[in-house]
Amino acid sequence: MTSHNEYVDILHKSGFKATAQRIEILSILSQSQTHPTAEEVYHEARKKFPTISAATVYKTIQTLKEAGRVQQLAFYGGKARFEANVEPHINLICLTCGRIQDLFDMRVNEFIKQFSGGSGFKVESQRIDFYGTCKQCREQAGFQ
Amino acid sequence: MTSHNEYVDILHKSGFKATAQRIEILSILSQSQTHPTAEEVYHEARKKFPTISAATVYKTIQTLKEAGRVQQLAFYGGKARFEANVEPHINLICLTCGRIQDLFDMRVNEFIKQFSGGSGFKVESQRIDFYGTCKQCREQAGFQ
DNA sequence: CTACATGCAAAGCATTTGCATAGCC
DNA sequence: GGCTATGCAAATGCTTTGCATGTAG
Repeated sequence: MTSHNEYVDILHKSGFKATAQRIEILSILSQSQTHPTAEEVYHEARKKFPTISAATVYKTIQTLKEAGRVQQLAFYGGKARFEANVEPHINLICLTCGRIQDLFDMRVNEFIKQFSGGSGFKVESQRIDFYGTCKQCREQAGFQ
Repeated sequence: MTSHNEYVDILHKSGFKATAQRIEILSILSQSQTHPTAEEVYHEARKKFPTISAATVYKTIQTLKEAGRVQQLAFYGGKARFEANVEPHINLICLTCGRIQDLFDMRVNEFIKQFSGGSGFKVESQRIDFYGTCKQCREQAGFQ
C-alpha cells in the first residue's frame, strides 16, 4: 500500500524533511509507469502545486536518487528519465511508439547473480534496456 | 585486423564519404576501451587534426550511430559516452574509480534470446549496465 | 528557533544548427 | 564539377546554482 504516510517515512528515514512538494514528487514517480522526464514530473506536480518550480523538481529528484529511492535513466535524446522502481527488471523500449515498459522476471535476478563476484566485480545495481518493437506495434504492422 | 582501409570500407558501405576526420574518429572509437565522451574523442582527434571542430565530432558520431557502427550510452552526469563495440555485452561500471569495462560472455546472448519474442517484444539491440565495485578497487579496499 | 527547503532568475554545459568554405568521388 | 563534409560561431535546451524567503521539526 502506497500512502501519504509511507512517503513521509521514506523521506524521514533518508534524513530529509517531508515537505508537501517532496511527497507529491515521490508519489508521482512511485505511481507512474511511464518513466517520466523531469519536465513531465514538473507538469504533473503543478496540478497540485501551481507555484512549484522546476528547480525544486530537479533538487528533489537529486535527493531521492542519492537516497537510492529513484533511478535515473539517460536515453538517446538528452532528456533524463526517472523511475521509483529500484528492483531488478528490464526496460523494454519500443523504437516505434517510444513507450518504455518494465519487465519483471525471476530470470533477471538469476542472470545478475551469475556475474556478481565471479569476475571479481561486485554488482550493486544495474540497468538493463532492450530496444526493439513492442507487441502492439508489431501487431499493427502485421508482424513485418 | 583494423586498418585504414577497413574504416574507409565501413564508411563507404554506409553511404558516407570517407574523409580523413571521419576515419580518425572511427579509429579512435574502435581502438578505445574507455567508452569516451564526445569531448574526449574531440581532444584525441585534435592531436592529428588540430583544426577539427567539436561540431564535426558530434556530426560524425551521429552519422556512425545511424549506420549502427557506434552505440551511445547515456550515463549519470549528463555526458553521453560512445563505443564501437556493438556486440552484446555487459558494461561493468565501477562506482569507485569510474572505469567502464566491457564483459563479453555467452550467457549474455542466451539471456537476451530468452526474452526475444516470448513476451511479444522483439529485441533488436540492448544495453546492460552493472554498477558496483571492480576487482582492483575491492582489493585496494581490502574487500570491505 | 534554527536549519533546511522552496522558488525565482540567471548561469552552465553538452549538443545542435546555419552557413560559407573546402574536399571527396 | 557537383554534392556532401568541415569548421566556425551562435543558438538551443536540459539542468544546476545563488540567494532571499518560507517552513518543517
